[in-house]
Amino acid sequence: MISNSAKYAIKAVIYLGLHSSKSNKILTREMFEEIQVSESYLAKILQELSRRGIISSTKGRKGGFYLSEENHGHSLMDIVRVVDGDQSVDSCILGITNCNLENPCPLHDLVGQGKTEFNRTMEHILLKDIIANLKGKEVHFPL
Amino acid sequence: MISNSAKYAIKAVIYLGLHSSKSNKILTREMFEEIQVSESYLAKILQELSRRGIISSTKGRKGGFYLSEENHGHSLMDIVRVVDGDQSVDSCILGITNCNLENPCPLHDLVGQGKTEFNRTMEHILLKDIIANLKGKEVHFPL
DNA sequence: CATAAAAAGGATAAAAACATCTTTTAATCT
DNA sequence: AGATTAAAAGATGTTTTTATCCTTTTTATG
Repeated sequence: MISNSAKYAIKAVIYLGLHSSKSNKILTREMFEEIQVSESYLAKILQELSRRGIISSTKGRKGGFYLSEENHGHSLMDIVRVVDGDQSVDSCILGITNCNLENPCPLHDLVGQGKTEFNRTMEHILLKDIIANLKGKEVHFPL
Repeated sequence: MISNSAKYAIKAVIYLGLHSSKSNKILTREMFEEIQVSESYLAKILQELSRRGIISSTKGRKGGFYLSEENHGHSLMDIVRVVDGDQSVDSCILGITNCNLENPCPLHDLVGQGKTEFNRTMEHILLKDIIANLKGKEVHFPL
């Protein structure tokens, strides 16, 4: 469905959404256990997310990672695209290059729709929605 | 979504469904180009599919692979489970071990449903349906 | 029965994904 | 300015997936 790395990424972004702000940055070392991934690997993933504008960060003292207001507008799909690549999302279920409406693969009509719907769901779920939804509840960590 | 191996497997099974029968077996060497995978790797995958009862085969002269009547009743999901393992299908979108209705992960309600639906689609699509659906049309190979 | 044909099985290699460690750069504080 | 802290970047190692090759077993047929 999505790679391990993308799962870590989603968990981390949710964590930041719940616990960070511009004035309250979070260190990798503070979150890796909750995400259930090693500190160094999480650092790599956060780096990439930051470089690609999904999350924000500052170096040095008082530095760390956080979600800006702007960052809250991203969807789950945005995260998956950054971590796993567009290819992984857009490719046909059978991996056929030129599979489309005019030239559909044998499964296009049968499965393609289900896949498209799943993608659409992932696109419609914004971080702010997830955060808002979780703020009330008790969150079932470790994620 | 599903692994490359599972994609090859699905393509190969569809190919067998269209071109083989108990009295007309197909050799790996006859199909690997259509599937766009090497002969040896396809052989490995067919071996496993046969061992697990998704397709049928006989050794020796006049041998080869084919779909028996019984084999036609399998679903796409059966193939994925054989090739990628049950884990890959059943695990939570975030890979959380004990994610379920009582103890849902933050995305369970939002995404889980979409995933479940996708799985259900894959379970409901039987090989015989795909084959019947394709027999009329001109198939867009190479798959 | 010998031989050829074909799947099955085992061992190995290459590539990709996953993970860690070390060095560099930038921000902050004294 | 200098020391310290933390992310960024780079280099390296490990594991899993993907792929290939070679040998063995099984079967049909002349």
